[in-house]
Amino acid sequence: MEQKMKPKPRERILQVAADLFYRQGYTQTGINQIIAEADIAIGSLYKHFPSKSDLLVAYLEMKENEWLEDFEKFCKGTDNPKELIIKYVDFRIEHQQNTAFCGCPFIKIMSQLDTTDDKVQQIVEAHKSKQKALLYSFFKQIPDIGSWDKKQLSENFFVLVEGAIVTTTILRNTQALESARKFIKKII
Amino acid sequence: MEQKMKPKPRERILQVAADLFYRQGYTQTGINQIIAEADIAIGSLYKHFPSKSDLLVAYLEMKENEWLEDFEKFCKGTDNPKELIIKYVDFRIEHQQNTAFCGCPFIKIMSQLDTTDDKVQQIVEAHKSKQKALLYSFFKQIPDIGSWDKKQLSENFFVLVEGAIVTTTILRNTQALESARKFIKKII
DNA sequence: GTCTATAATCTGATAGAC
DNA sequence: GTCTATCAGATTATAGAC
Repeated sequence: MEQKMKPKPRERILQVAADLFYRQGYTQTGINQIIAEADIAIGSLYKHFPSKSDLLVAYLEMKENEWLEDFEKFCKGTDNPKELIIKYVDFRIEHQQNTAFCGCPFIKIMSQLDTTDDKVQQIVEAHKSKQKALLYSFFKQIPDIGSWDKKQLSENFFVLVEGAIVTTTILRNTQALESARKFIKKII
Repeated sequence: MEQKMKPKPRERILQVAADLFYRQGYTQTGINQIIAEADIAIGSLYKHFPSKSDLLVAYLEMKENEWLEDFEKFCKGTDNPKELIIKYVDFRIEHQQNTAFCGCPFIKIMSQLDTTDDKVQQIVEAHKSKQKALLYSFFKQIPDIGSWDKKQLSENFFVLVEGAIVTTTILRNTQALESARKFIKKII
C-alpha cells in the first residue's frame, strides 16, 4: 500500500487556511487564495465548510487542540510546579521564535473582528480561561511565597505573559518575554 | 458671523475613519462607508488622502497626539511619581471604559496588518517606546524599592498593563487592569 | 474643492455538469 | 468530490464636469 503525499482535501484546506489566517489575518485572506494554495476546487471548499466563518471556527478549534497537545509534550517529564511555570513562558517564547513573532492566534483574531457576541468571542474566552486555570494549578502547588496571594500572583503573571507576547510582535524580539521570565523567577 | 456646525471636510473624513478603523478594524472598513458616514464625495477623500493607507497613517498619528495630550490633561496637578504610575493605569482603565473595551488602537492595527516592515510598524513601535520611556521616568523618581531594579520593574509593569488591556478586550471587563493596579501598588 | 459616474478588480457564495 | 462558470455586491482608485 502506497502512502499518498498530500493530506486529504479537508485537512489541506484547513491547514492552508490556518496558516494564512494566522500570518495574513482573517479578513485579509480571501477564499480564492485559500483554494489556490490548497490546490482545491471552490466547490469542494464549500462542501466541507459552508461559509468562511465556519472555516474560522474550525481554525480556532484546531489551534486550541494543538496548543494543549504541544504544551503537554513540552512539559513531559516535569512535575515540579515552579519548573512548570517557567516552562509556560519558555513554551511561548519558543512558539514566537518558530512563527517569526506572529503573536497569539486568539488575540489576533479578537483584534481583527468587530466585537460581536458570537462564537469566536466564546472560543477565545474559553481558551484564555483554560490557560489561566492551568497556571493557577501550578501556583497552588508551590510553597507559600512571602506576602503574595497566589491567585492574584498567577493572574498577573498570566496577564504579564499576554502583554509580553503582544510586545514581542511589535518589537520583533523576545526581550519582553525573557524579562517576564526573570521577573517571575525572582518572585517564586 | 455664524459658526458652521460641521467641521471641515478633511477633519470629518479623518474623524469618521478613525472611529471606524478603531471599532470595526481597518480592513473591515471600506472607503464607501467612510464617505457615506462623513457625508463627503469620494473625489474629495482622494484629494485629501491619496490612498487608504495614507488615511491609516493619518489616523495613527492622530491617535498618538491625542494620547499624549489626554494623558497630560489627566495628570494635571500631579507630580508625585508613585501617583503618576497609578494614574497611568487609571488613564487606561478610563479609556477602555469610554470605548466599550475596544482595546489599544496600536495593538489592534498590528494584529490586522500583515507584518511588513512599513511605516505603520514604525509608528506603533515609536508610540510604545514613548510610553515605556514615560513610565521609566516615573519609576526613576521614586525611592529605592527593596531589591527591585527600577528599569526591569518599569518594563515589566508596562508589559503587564499591555496584557491587561488585551485581556480586558477579551473578557469585556476591567478586572485585569484593576488587578494590575493593585499589584504595582503593593510593590511601590 | 466638491461632485457624479465609472473603471478594474476582488469579495464570498451558488449552480450545474461530470 | 471535483470541476467550470458565474452571481451580486464591495473593493480601491480615476476621470472629467461644475
